[in-house]
Amino acid sequence: MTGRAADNVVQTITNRIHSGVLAAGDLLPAERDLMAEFDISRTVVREAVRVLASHGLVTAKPRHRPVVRKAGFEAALDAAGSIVGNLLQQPGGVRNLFNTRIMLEASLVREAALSAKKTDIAALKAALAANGDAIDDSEQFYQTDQEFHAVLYNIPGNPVYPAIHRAYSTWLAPQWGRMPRIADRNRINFSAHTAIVDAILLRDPDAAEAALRSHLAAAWDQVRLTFGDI
Amino acid sequence: MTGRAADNVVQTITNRIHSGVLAAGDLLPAERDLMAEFDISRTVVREAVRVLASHGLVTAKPRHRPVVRKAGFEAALDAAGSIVGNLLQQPGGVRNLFNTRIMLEASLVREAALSAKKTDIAALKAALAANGDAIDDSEQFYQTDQEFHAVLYNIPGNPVYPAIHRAYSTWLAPQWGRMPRIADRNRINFSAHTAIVDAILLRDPDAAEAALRSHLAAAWDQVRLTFGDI
DNA sequence: GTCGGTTTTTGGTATGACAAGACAGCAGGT
DNA sequence: ACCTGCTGTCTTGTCATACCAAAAACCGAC
Repeated sequence: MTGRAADNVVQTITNRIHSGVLAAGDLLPAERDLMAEFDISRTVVREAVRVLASHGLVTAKPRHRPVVRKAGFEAALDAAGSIVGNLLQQPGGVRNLFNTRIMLEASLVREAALSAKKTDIAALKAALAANGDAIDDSEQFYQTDQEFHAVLYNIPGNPVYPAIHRAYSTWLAPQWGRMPRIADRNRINFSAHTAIVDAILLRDPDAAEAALRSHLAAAWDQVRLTFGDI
Repeated sequence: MTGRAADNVVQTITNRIHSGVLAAGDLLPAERDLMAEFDISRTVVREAVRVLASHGLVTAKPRHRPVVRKAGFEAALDAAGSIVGNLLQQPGGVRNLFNTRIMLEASLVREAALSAKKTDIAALKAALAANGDAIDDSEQFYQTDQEFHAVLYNIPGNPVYPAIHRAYSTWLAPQWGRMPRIADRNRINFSAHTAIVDAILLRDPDAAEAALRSHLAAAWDQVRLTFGDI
């Protein structure tokens, strides 16, 4: 049809993965088997595999058989990651991305304040407690900080959000990771987290959003202080 | 080094694009020229081009020279698109994605109610008027509906949002496009749009969010009615 | 200058070959 | 019998070459 022989192979294997014939973790058939099955040259087979990999359906490590990957929104965001990484290096890129994060998390805490279930509340409290215990260990604090925010992304029960959180963490890690981490800073962040949880417990979405925005705005100021205007 | 010759080429060309040596719209050198320049086989060249295309840095139509693409968040979302398309076909996929859209647009209308500028208000009114004029022309109504929502995504002035809107439109078009379009339905949607704008004009974020949620929830019910549970 | 056909270029595919990493099975030592 | 190290095979990564068909460039007739 469209001059692209590999597309058929990609389509077929994609279907095969979705229908479960090829399950996550399975190995793709060897290239020569595929060329026999589809009656195409190895050139096309390799191209098809390459496309499948770029679509996130398989992971192709050099010199290894491609492994079928569990489909998920994370894979989609992984694919976008390579471009986002470039965009972040142009002026305003980080700011724009971080602003979307602020807006999204503002929504999440509103949602949490309005409809967090008991288990969500428990998870929030647990994450907050872990975060508080780690104030004097900046490495640990960073970790629990991430996990605290992750709880927020989990509350709606929509798998897209955790994937987005992972993406944010990955994309913004270069900035975050290089920021100075001191106990004082941790204390401020912890109290911000506490304020957010308190507002959620009070079922007050406006207060929760305000606390969240102030928290992330402060974090952004820190980033700007560290890196200058970006 | 580690077995992937194409990576060097990808890296070099990527840099070349970012540094402006290759501007948007330019054609990539012919494959045979690239193999001469990098002293590699055509196999590797083609693989590199394929990777660049999957990264969204170039568009490679069959039988045409690859064209350098303007880097942007849209390209990033395009790259994710091929995977999202698959995810939408599994149970709950569309619902999950649509829910994120509801949440995001809820945020956007809150933001609009709180801080829309005069020009934003004017754009909203214009989009609304155009939408109202198209009630009896379902094709036109669909168009102006899209544009009305697009205005919301433009208000924050963050280029990420319009890109997301385009992505939503593309991804959800298969559902939307096959929905029955009748003037009555258009009328309901138009009055929902009006309610949203009214709330924004009143600077009432809660009302705006409520109106938006009710609007999109109704739209979702329509989708479910049309397609059954998905 | 425009049009239509012809030549050249260029991408898509096939084929065969070789290098090198990964892996399994075999042989030898303990 | 078990562990260890080697070797042969399998598999992927890369290269070189060739052919075809589509696109683009070219060129001559009008």
